[in-house]
Amino acid sequence: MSMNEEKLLSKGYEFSEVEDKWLQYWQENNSFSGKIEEGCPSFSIVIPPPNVTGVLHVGHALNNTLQDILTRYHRMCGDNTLWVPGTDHAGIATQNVVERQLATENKSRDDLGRDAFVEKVWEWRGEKGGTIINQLKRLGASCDWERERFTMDEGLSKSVREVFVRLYKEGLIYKGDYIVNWCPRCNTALSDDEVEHEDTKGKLYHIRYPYADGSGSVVVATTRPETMLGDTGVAVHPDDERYSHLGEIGIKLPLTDRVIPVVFDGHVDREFGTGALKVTPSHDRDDYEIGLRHDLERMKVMDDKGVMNKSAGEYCGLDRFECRKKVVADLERLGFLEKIEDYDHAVGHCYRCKTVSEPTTSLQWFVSVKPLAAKAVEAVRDGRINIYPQTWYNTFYSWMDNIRDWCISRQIWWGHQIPAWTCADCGELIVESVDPVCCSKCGSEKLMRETDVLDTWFSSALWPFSTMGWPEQTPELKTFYPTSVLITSFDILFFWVARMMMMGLHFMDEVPFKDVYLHALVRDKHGKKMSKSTGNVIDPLVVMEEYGTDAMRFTLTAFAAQGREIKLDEDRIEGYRHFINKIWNAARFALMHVSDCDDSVKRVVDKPDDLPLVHQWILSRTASAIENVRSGLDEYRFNDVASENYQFIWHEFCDWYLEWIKADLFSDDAVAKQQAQGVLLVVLETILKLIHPITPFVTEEIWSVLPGERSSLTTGDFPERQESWKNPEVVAQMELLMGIITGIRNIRSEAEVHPSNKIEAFVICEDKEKGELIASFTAAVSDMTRLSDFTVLAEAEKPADAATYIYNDIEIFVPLKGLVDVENELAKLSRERKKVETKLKQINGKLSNSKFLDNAPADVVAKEQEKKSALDAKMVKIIEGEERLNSLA
RNA sequence: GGGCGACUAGCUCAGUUGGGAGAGCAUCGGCCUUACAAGCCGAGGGUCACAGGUUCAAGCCCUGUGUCGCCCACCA
Repeated sequence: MSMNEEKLLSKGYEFSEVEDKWLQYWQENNSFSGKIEEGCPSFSIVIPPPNVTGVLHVGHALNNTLQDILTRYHRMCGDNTLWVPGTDHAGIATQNVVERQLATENKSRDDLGRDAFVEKVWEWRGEKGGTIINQLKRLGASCDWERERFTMDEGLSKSVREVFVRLYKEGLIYKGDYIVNWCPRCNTALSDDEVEHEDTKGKLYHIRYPYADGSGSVVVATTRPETMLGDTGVAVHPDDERYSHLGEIGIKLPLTDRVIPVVFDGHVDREFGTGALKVTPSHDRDDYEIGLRHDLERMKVMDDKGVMNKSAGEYCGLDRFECRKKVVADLERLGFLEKIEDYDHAVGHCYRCKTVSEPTTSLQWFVSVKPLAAKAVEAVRDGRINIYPQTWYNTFYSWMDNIRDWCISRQIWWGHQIPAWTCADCGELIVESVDPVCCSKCGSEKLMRETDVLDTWFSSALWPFSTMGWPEQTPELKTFYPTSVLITSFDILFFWVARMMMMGLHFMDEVPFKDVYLHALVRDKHGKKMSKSTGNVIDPLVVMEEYGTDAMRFTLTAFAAQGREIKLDEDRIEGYRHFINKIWNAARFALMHVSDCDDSVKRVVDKPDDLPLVHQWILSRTASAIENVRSGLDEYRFNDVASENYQFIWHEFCDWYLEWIKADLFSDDAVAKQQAQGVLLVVLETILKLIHPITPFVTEEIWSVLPGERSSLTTGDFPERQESWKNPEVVAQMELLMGIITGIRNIRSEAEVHPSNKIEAFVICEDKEKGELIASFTAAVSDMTRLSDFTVLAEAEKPADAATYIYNDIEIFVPLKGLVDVENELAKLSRERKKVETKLKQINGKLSNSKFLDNAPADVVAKEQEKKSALDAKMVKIIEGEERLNSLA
């Protein structure tokens, strides 16, 4: 016994050792290195870079399993295959992590100063930033690890700067004072996408604003009363007669000594409240627009930290929420507060820290996205980019149609610092790819660099080409751009996917990827979001420890239907672990019989027609499996691929084929034995290759102990379609034999015949051809059903005291000499009769309907007729059987 | 307010152009049959949310209703 055999003979699959072994092997052999060879098709994926602060969660596990499946598949097919790994510097998120760390030492980033702080973040990245990369490796992700990139590394920084400068020079980046979303905690601007709106139970405050001349008042409503301190107008609808006289008068703003104008704006909804709207251009997006239209003053009353500033007068220094309370109390005291209502509305929160964000005016940098978006929309419309599943097209278009300029500057320290300088002497703004030494306009050397950094998504938008060396024209770009497919979760369709399209099309003049596959979000088995506080988190690392990585990967694949959410049930993982073990045991069994074989035994499959039926059958089924797996992978139907493998391996290969060929494998007939060995080896090899992309560890291990010299499966040939193996006739014949076997087993089970008890059975089959087929498999049938005697008859007297089973037009009898449970047998037949009757009724209905006969395609009609005659024949047997049983009783 | 999705077996879900309702788990019965009890064999279980419509034929297409969920949005 060789060492290998000894290992495979371990009764159950011990994944832990095996996984470590292959992880090491792949690493040492650089198995995933992206090759570039002339004449090979290319397949490439860039990983959605996880945050460098991240730890692997089940969503990552799904996302990367799917990418890995495709990557391994194409690598096995011999394509030039590259999967680029890497991480995202995740500006705000990472800065927060390091700030929290500093806080434990009672320090703030201001204590360190910018340079030292950024240094600290790099340090952190050096120590902890590799966590998620190692976890991805552990998952078996077949990335080219030598090409790992980071959105802040030197090459990518160069790309970022190049893009920024070019866009600026093209007029697509501009700086301006506009309203943006502001996080008072992170102390930075946010893009529209970085604000999450949550429905919140709040209050609607109705405040009475007196007319400046004292002749009356108008009531306005707001959910944020503190902003009234920054009101610079009241807006009413131009056609609203209630207020048409107010244009001349103006409003005396309570709690202040200011008089503010009334403006007429069509935006105002006359039906809402009193039809009058307070206008705070500096703290509300709508009001900002109204302010622009009517040239209203802008008045910021809050600072960057959400604290009221000097413009808020006596409220200066109060936190925004404290101020709200005080303003309300004062209004009430002074009689300006009309009423307070409960009010549900959406409140914006920072997506990083969940703090309530504030719309506020601020001097920021923007990308003018409309021209870029137009190119992306065009590429999707004309099919240069396909989105799977299709349901996302509408959402994509509607978002792109309503897209607004993208605020890209962030007031934090960790990120790509904006390459812009202002001349202290002449005020010139300089944007260059090389750091300027003096002002291009006045020559002054007093240049001040912009302190803001870029939105993290700015650099990730360049990921598909920046990782490949752009702006240099590299071989990687030539071979692997555009990438083949982007696999990601739908929640970053707009953050990231759409922006990659824009940047890719603009700078490469070519789509960044041909396909986008958007997978579901993983939730717990009840459909709830996984969260630490709910305690329903399924940790992939724990799952891998408990069930094995292959089992987890297979489970995620099986769940990856093209829906919106995946409800992950841990029981399923358990079930698929059993499946992995099943493969292991099947291989263990096979190896007992083929370990001594050399490659020549496999030649038997070149002429399938010369082989016994069961081998032809498994080859035909294997051919179908190859087809289904290939087309499933090509069309991103991952769950179908998993299911095809599962059904084929377990229920066809193991349950039927292996059982059936045992006799041959133990046989003295050298030819029969060799045929079985040859086909078994070929089919097992095919199975291992087919499922390797999903379950790489167990397949590598088994593959390595199969006879002959074998290199890793990672570069093995993925099974080609095998037309010559296909044989529908053989499949039909096997189905008949299986039907007979199942029938006999059914009788045994119903009659509670102990397995060790060998009994007799015979079938009556009027069809000569079928009868001969069955008869020629007497030995196999007897073997698989433990019969002492089995005969096939064209006709015979049908015994009443026998258990029966009717398989289409064939009757199976097991004589039981007085032991027949008549009641039970009758009940069985009655159940069967009902089923047949129902079906017959439907079919007869169709066949007697002239419209059906006229309109339905001929093959459908023929099929119905076939079904009818089969059912008719069966019905006859059922009635006969009932009569015989009744005669007994 | 707009858009999208879900509703199929007890549970979690498949079901690709309309043409015989499926899987896993769970349940029931029988088995340690020399790869596997993490297993084998057998069985039961569904008004495909509801109501209409198109069609010879609908889980699938159309219209409407209900329940749940998600996304987007400038009614303060």
